[in-house]
Amino acid sequence: MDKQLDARAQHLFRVLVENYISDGQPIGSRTLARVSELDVSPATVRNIMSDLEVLGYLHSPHTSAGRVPTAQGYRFFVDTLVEVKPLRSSVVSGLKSRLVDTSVNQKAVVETASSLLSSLTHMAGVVTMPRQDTAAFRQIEFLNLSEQRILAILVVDQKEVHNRIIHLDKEYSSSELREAANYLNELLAGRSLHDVRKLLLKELDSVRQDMNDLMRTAIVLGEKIFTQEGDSKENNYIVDGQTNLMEFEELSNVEKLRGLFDAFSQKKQILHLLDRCICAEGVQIFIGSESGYEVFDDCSVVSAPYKINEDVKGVLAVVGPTRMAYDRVIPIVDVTAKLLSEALNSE
Amino acid sequence: MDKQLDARAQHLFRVLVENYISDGQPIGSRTLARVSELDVSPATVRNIMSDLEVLGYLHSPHTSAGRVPTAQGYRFFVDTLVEVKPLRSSVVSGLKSRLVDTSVNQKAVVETASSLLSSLTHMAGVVTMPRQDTAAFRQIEFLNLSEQRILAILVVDQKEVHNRIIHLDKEYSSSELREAANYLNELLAGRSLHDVRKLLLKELDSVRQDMNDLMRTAIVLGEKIFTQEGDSKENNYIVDGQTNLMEFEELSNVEKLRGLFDAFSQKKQILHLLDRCICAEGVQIFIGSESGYEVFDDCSVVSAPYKINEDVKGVLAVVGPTRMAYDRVIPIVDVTAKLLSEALNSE
DNA sequence: TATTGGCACTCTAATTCAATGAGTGCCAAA
DNA sequence: TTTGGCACTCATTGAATTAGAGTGCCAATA
Repeated sequence: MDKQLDARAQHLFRVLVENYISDGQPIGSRTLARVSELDVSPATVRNIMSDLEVLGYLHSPHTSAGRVPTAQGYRFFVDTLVEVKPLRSSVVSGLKSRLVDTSVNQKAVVETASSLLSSLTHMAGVVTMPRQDTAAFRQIEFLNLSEQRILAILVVDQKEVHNRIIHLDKEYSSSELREAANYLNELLAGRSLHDVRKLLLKELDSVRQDMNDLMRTAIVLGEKIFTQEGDSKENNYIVDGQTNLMEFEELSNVEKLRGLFDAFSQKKQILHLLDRCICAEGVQIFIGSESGYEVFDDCSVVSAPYKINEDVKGVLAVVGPTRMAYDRVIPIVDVTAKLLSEALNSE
Repeated sequence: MDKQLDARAQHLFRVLVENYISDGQPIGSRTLARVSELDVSPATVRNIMSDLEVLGYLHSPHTSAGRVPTAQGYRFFVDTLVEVKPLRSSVVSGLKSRLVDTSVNQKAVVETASSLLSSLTHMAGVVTMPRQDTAAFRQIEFLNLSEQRILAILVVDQKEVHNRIIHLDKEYSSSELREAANYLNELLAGRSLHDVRKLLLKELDSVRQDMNDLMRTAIVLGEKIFTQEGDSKENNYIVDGQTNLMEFEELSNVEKLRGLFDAFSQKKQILHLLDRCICAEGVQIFIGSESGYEVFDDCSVVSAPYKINEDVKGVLAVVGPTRMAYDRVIPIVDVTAKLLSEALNSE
């Protein structure tokens, strides 16, 4: 029985979902007949609702309650029925200016984006830190610490600074370190971190014989740094507005909340999920158990990737209950992703 | 009627508090008579409990419930009755090694400390980042970014790295910047950041005439950096185990939790509170409303300052319900503070 | 054939009521 | 000062009832 939904059924379903999203109460045939403005009797509506239930789009909490959308129903709704409400241009320009204002460094912009997402949607906002592996090497400096420890300071892109401490078997003089830095700076100028890593490994392997001590030292140092690199900033994200999730009754039992909050602070599951969004073109939505993670069974995740110079560098997302105002959230996520891309580009 | 409590009353009170802390149920006269092992009748116990209630140490939720300690009662308990349970030495050495293992940088150690506090106590752990103002200046480097922006990299103490972007009215060449850095490095070597700030301001004010361009540039740069300095690391702390707080029934209504979690993420109130602990000698405890912040009305905060080189540099604390096992928490906080001091010293 | 009104039925949520029992306060006796 | 006795209070529990919302099905209707 794969009867397609006729226009009337679709209309009724959409009205039902919209009403349920705004009220949170199961909708009965009587109410739906009234608010749909379709001039049909409750009995007719009941028949249609019954069909929709068979299709798996609706579900009754119990016999004498109304009906609510299932995850599958929401899926159908967002795929074919939802009418996205574009953001007012004043809101867009407000967002834009707030993002640009904070663009002193990547972390600050990302934090702002996360905070904007959460305050606009009253749900939790998540933004991953930009991937670094295609970022351009800019400069490296070494600084002698005590004994055989060296502080390496690495500048990437325009102004992102990383630092690492490396332990060595042998002491180096300040001038040796300076020369090694110079050598590396010349060798690696402008290359992407990804290339840098490859290049260093190759050099380390092959051309040992025709190198002088200095060069060899430099390569060894470089290798130590760039294999350590990439833990702290990558594989990381900024959450804001977690506590907003406590306001939703559907999540307000302590167990579920606990699970969610733990997921946010352990980061692993969330990162896996967001990684899957990174290859999507625009806005992507996981509804309920679609995410594949039990903690999100009653949640939806609306995500979009953001870019720097046309390359996808990260993902932002809003996490909230499956019963969320998709028509508002989708454009918010969409626009924020674009504005974040702009803000990061202009750095 | 300021009759002092006799030994028996104290004993009964202590047993009551201990039992209430472990069970969470109000204690009645019958139960207390039994568990106190005092060979007195429930009626006698009732008389004594009545006295304790008049003194403000106990309180009945309602007529036919038992009694529970008031905030004032807990205060008396921790001040004069509690018998602290020292940590087993195996636990101490475990803590120690975990702290030392992560001492790659201050932030990592502080995060570990916070995580240890929360996992040992099953409550929330908070550790402030170390104050920087008495830390020693070590080295500064400048790096030209686009146009009139300069990246300043500041190394403090052994290996803490800060960086700031400064905007200038005029462009400088790389060699000018290098010389300016050299000049500042010499001028400021080994001084505390606090002194550095004072020194730069004085220089900027007074000795303008006998300076060459280079020196003036250097001072201006330095001044810009060090007045910006001190926002991100100071006035900051690391929380761990927030979600543990959801397990306690006394906090498990969503409103209270929300208030607490918001307080943690806004940081302001918590920082004020912890600032007040920084001057205490050892462990300090705020019970219920003693903290002065409404969100903590049902919480207690057990805190202790930690030191680097004999100077107090920050505070760590455990936040949990007023009904907490003070006899276990106090030594945990105490010992962790000492071990954190050690770990930070050995860096 | 699709729609409709009618009707019996189901299930939840709210309300009431009584019983239970833990605990108190007070008094008079030891 | 301590104790046993006793009347009293009050939250908690469970059972029973009611009200109301909504469904499913059937027969009549257009």
